[in-house]
Amino acid sequence: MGVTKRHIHSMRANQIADLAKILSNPARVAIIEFIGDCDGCLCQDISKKIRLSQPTTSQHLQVIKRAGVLKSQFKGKAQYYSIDARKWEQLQGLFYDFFEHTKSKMSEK
Amino acid sequence: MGVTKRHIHSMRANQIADLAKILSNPARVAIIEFIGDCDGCLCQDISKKIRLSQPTTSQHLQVIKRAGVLKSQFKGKAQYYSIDARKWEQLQGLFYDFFEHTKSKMSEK
DNA sequence: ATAAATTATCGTAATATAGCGATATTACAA
DNA sequence: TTGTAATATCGCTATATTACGATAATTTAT
Repeated sequence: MGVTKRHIHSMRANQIADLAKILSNPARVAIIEFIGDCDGCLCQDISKKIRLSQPTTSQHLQVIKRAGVLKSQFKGKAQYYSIDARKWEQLQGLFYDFFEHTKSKMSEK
Repeated sequence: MGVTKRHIHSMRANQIADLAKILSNPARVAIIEFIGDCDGCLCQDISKKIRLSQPTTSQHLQVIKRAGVLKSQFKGKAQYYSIDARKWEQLQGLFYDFFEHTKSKMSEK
């Protein structure tokens, strides 16, 4: 039936899956890496850098943005993307907790 | 054309994406959480716990196993799954580095 | 208002993923 | 070696994702 049954899982499991999905495509990982490099990137620069078309790059940017990890802002005609530091920290914390929690269970045995 | 262009990205980006994919489905997150709880789990117990069919659960287990995160071992007729602590640590390290690296770039600005 | 530059969206095609029932395989016990 | 319990795989369907060309929308400068 090919549709993920979100409702049978915990909020937390869904949340982690949603955020992991951001990083589950190498293009998006590359985009995040590149946006870190330049302070405020243009879509077309990112597109050139990661060697994917402008529409494809834009789509990936929307995926990351929808998750709240990207900020964008107009300066002149162009839209500059940057990473939302606060959200990035949150994301890291969520993953960290998950890893640590799982580890602590293992060591109890 | 719907096929991810792995070859245009760095090894690192592909590696992170591959590992993030493990966590990009809530069922797999739930499985990992549950395996942490019980010390050596049966597929059918996991299946019951996460409320997905045995075949579906088995498939998810294979996905996690292929990435090297799961160990399995026969005791009697049953196969007991557990998390490979060393691999788990590696995974955590990879994510941690990625998050920190991205953060350090942000703070340089 | 119009033009130019940039980004987003639409439409489409191909591939990937999630899920399950049916069946095959595996490992041990008798 | 036959039976039993557990897991894996097959075959299938439905949905999701990835990618791109074409086009629309947006923003600023003129």
